[in-house]
Amino acid sequence: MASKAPPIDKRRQILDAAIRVFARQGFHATRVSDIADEAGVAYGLVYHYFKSKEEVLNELFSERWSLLLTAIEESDRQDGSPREKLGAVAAFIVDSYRHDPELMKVIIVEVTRAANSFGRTHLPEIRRAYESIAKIVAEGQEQGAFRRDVDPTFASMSFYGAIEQLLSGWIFELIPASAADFEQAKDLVVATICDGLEPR
Amino acid sequence: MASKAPPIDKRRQILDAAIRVFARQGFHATRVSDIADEAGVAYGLVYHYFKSKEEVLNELFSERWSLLLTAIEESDRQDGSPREKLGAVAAFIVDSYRHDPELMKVIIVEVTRAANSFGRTHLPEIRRAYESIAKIVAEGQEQGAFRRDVDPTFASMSFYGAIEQLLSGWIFELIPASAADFEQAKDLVVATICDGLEPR
DNA sequence: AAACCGATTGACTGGTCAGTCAGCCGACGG
DNA sequence: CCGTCGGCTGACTGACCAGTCAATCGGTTT
Repeated sequence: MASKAPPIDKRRQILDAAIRVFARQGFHATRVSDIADEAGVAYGLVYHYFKSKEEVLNELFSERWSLLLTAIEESDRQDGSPREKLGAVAAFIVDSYRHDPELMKVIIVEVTRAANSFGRTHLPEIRRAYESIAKIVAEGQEQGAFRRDVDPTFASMSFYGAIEQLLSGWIFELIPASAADFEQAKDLVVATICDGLEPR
Repeated sequence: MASKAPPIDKRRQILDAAIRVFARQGFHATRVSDIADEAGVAYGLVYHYFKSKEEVLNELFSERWSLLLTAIEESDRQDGSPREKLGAVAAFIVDSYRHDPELMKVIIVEVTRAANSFGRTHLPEIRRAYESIAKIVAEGQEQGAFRRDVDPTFASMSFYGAIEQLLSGWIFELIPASAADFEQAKDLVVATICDGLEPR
């Protein structure tokens, strides 16, 4: 018989509740009891599954970031122009936000852009993303698709920075966030970075 | 007689100490006593000059950000190409970092990129910067210097996002930060955004 | 039916700090 | 020489909350 199998996966339930609460209140302002309440679970159970509040956030981040890393490396492995590869990366990130804005908000606001606190812990993983993007740029330069006078690391930071800033704009309602805006954004970041603002 | 005039401006001393401590430990991890100790001042004096720990950070941010706002609007007022105007903005931000990396670290890490906590308070000021940059782009479009199919707000976010990401890279030692790198960065952000990565 | 065991519960504790406040000190004026 | 006034001091308190733990529950095994 399925001897274990708790009726619902409480661990998952806690993680999902944490996404909602972190997104709503921010990590520092959420008490562990808020997570437990939101999950409809006893306070102590959070500590049964996670060794600390911090570990809950770490788990959320790592789960999703590894998907991103895979996606970037995957795009690179396809055969397409460097520009198309960057497009695929942008599309993946934008779609991630579109699919689960709360989770992406938590990841960006609490980890990626909080390099002083949590970001510190995850700097190696974050760095890996920049490096994979830089690799795409470097390859583009080798095959002559990109100019060579821009350092790939530098280009990668600009590209990722631009996307993250857009997500932040959506998150904090600085710019409109309709389905059409998402689609347009994918093309526009790539166009901006590859073609530039000046007319060709 | 100069009946007031404390020998040294203790208020300033507290603010400067706060920059160092916030930069070193981050806002959340610094106790008010850390600031007082660093400033060589009694705990209570911090509350004599500021109504809360938060107000100290707010003051640091507003002081600096108003300079940035002025600088952006000032560049726009000059008569130069849109590209030169963007160059001036990039140069100002990079020089700000170069001149006082600790202060810029605090502002970016604790406010600008912490839109959930402190950023919230300052969102209007932050937004103003984006809008001023967008204005430069819009003017560039009107005079035909920039393509018209990219929304100015969007371009502004990308541009600012790219710069901020670079600063973050320096702050967290993801990319080298020598004097030469700073100079190069000013040109490269502008080149990337205006000309794009693809060869012309 | 008894022992077992992991999942679950929530009251409790220990430590941490932000912010308060009662009073000290030294300059200046009367 | 005394009063007073603002800058300044730092011990103290009240609130808050992460993390602990002893107890309970419900299903499985022997």
